Amino acid sequence: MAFKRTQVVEEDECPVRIIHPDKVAKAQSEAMSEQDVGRLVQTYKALSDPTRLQILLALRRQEMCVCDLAAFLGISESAVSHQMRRLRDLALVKRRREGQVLYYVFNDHHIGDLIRLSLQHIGLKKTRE
Amino acid sequence: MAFKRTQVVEEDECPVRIIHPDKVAKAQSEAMSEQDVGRLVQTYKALSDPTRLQILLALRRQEMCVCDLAAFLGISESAVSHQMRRLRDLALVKRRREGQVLYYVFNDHHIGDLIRLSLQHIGLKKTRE
DNA sequence: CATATATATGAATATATGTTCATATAATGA
DNA sequence: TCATTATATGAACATATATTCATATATATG
Repeated sequence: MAFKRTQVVEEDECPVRIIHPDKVAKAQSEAMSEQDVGRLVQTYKALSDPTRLQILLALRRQEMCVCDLAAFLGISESAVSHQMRRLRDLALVKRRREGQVLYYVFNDHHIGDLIRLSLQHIGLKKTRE
Repeated sequence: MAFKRTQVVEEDECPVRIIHPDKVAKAQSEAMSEQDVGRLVQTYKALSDPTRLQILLALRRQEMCVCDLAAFLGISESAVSHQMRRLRDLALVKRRREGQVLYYVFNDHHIGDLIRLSLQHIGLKKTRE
């Protein structure tokens, strides 16, 4: 039986062909841990919702409380609060209490950098500034 | 009737309080267009799925075809193909045909920068390299 | 202490999205 | 041209997730 270029990895599993075993091996050897991939994914997920992204964009400029953000976005304070909890869990924002009001502020400077770079990507921002 | 610090924006809409009208106004005046927010969100969404992220991480190193990626990730080629279409629509990857095989390559250098910065963010990469 | 205000949270619901399955298209080789 | 291989795509299904509603907590004020 002559060599076939196409190979099957496991006998009775779903038939995954490997045209370039070397490339697959290289990709696997250089792959990040599942945990690290997960951490990265969480970071991007935080930014991949219009509500959260607008919140973060606004907090880049000034600290705001929940009801300010709700008014700005035109959604309920509950919805904002749910999102702030998530952003807080991801350590992207922190809050400061002043009486009854909780002011949220941008926490991680990396996220600011990330957003700035992304704005460049879609052509909304100069490389300086 | 004395001034109340809390205001209601619209009469019979959901009662959105504005504690700091100045902050809300500032946020609104500096806000990005809905369209631009959408573009940014799409970019982050592309990166916020483990499958797509791992594909992009792998393509940073070498070009790979659909079945290589399927073998690498352990999912069906169909699933990969669906994701490649999405990445292609977002102009994050491009492909090169060689006979029957389509090799996908990293397209946009901004995305590479973005990923690199994100790796720094979660502490997986030095500032150099 | 009672009331009002600002925020938080659990449950429910509606929508978005990733994968699989079946099938279609595109290129190669006999 | 027929069969094979690589990739693409539409529909269906399962899961994730964002919002709302109702309610709870926390701080301030009278």
